[in-house]
Amino acid sequence: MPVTMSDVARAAGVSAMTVSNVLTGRKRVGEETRRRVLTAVDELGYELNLTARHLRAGRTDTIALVVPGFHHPYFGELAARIARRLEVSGRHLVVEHGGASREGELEALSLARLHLYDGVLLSVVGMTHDDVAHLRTAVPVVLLGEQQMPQRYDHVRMDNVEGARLATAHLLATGSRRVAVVGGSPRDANRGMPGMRTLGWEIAHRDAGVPIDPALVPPSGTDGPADGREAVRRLVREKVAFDGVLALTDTLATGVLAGLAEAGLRVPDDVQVIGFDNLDASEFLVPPLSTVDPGHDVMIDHALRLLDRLIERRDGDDVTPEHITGPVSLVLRGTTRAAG
Amino acid sequence: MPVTMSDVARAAGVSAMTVSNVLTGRKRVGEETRRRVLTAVDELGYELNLTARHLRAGRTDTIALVVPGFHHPYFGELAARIARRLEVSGRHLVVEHGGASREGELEALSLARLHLYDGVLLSVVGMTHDDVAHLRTAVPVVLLGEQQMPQRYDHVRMDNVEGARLATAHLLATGSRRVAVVGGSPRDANRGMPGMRTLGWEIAHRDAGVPIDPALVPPSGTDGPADGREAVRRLVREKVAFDGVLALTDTLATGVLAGLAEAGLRVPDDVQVIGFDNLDASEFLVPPLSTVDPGHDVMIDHALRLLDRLIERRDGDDVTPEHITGPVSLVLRGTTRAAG
DNA sequence: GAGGGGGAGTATATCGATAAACCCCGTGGC
DNA sequence: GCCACGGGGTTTATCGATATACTCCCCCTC
Repeated sequence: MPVTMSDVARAAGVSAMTVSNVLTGRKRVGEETRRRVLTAVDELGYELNLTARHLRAGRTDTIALVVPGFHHPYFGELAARIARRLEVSGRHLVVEHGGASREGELEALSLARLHLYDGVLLSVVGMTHDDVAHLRTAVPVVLLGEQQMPQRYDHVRMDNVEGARLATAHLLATGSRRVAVVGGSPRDANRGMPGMRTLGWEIAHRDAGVPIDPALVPPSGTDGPADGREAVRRLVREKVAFDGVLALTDTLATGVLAGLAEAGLRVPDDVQVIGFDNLDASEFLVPPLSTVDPGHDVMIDHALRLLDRLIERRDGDDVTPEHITGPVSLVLRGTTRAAG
Repeated sequence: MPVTMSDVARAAGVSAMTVSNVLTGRKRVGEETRRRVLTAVDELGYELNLTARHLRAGRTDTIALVVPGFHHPYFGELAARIARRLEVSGRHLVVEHGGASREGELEALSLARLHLYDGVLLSVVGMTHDDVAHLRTAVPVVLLGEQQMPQRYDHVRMDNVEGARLATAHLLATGSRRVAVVGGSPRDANRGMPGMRTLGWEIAHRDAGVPIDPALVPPSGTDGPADGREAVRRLVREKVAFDGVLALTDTLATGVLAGLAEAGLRVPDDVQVIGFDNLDASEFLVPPLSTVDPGHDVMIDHALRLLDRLIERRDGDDVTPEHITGPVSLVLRGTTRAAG
């Protein structure tokens, strides 16, 4: 039922190939013919079938970003930046979700989906080393995110340890002595994002010669603001003294600020707070959130360079995977005191 | 170079069709053969080519949500909900961006992309009636969003006028007399989201017998919190008296709260504030934001029902488009005073 | 006048999976 | 002893666009 290229060809009295040539501009076509074809396209309401083109041509000019969930503002902002970057090379970004299924593995179907794209930026947040190890695919893939992952993939991440260290060091330098880590988990020190950021927190303490109290790492989820608020409530309830908070994400920090307000604690006078990710909205919290900027643009530059390298690889070439850690920087606003 | 179904077939000593049957489970296959095929699949690392399947079968079991930009948290949250809903029917959601190009039209290529999906939920925010009118496509499309759009499409939206009316009525009922509209635009009263919500604001005033001052609708963008903050700064700078704010989105409201804090105005004592959209984060602002809940789940139910109706339509069937307005409700939190 | 070049267009094979039709052989009914 | 039946496979055509090789034909050059 849908109009195909041959239908257009027939209507214009030419061959399908000529229609294709007119539409893609790959070969010269006579002006008169060209006009006839375009008229036919218009009259029949012809729409190119990208699926067929993809099957034949092998490329889609589309890159996928696979995120753990659509609702994380962090990934929305990342996606927006990537999309802008891709546009200049005439390519398109789509966002897919569901790296890990409920069984914790990439299901077969989800894996096959990757073939729909020229390349894939795979956020490995929430996946384990094994999840990704099983992911054998011919599709160009660059990993984004913090977990420890198989060496054979290109992998771009931000400097989590350094970011958390910088942030914590600033809290300590501006007078905090008991800095809680919200979202932290001392267990998986070199695996996930929480582990790495918690590590940075520890290092800052060691550097400053300030002792660490395990009670300052309340058990907590890392999903949304509710987890941050709950962590603060718990600290207050259990009467753990604290005068600073390193929130492992800005999303958690949002909840932390809510929790502190609820408890009647003033920010930054009673408690300093610093987040991580520098979300768009963070600047507009009350008070404006101090945070760690993840240096998205640098990460994206690297990730796309590595991806293009894979996409353009000829069959012989053997590229050795790169593992890149991008720089982070401190953004100081109203939830921390000025350095003395 | 990639492994195809025929490669697997050869390795397993069967026909390609049998491999297909094993993998899809569409036809009975002998246990012994089945095992041989699966072994071959494993050994060769075969991955199904969904593009080819799509071309042949005509379906992808994939729905696209087209959003105006990836970074709006509103759409992230919407997408997450839609994705969850689709999963139960074994389908997949991808998020695409870029309805309107910089020329303000859907370009041909972008249009062709729609064919990659079984159906499309198209957010028309930021598009004009004409943009969509030119969009002639055979792909099942349901429109989401506020603008006035061609009748021939199914269209689901929330009750913007009523939401804004409810919100404003509450501000007036709790003592505010000069309610500013941030993000509002009195001009396009029945076109875009800002127009409709501004209309609701007007109606509430009329109902309450409170006069309207055009100075209370400061010129403003609606993109991000910065616009909200700027609007407040402007009101303060130009010494427009106000004791309430209807922010047309929660994102704007975030900026409004920042602007009020900056100006030393207390919320809700000096100024009451109410937003629109009920974002996840809004509950955690300081003070927690009162807002209008857009009733996502109801909208999604309708949208998917309409979309499925189009997808399953046989060639003869002629379905008349539906235009649905979902209910909204007030969520009262800390930025407004309790009703007297 | 023969040969060469190149612009314009066509015919055919192909990308990989699958629907539909068909084939083969053992079994059971009458 | 013949036929219908059906489980388990295979063969072939097809989805729509496009790379490749090829055909014409006109014009220029030596």
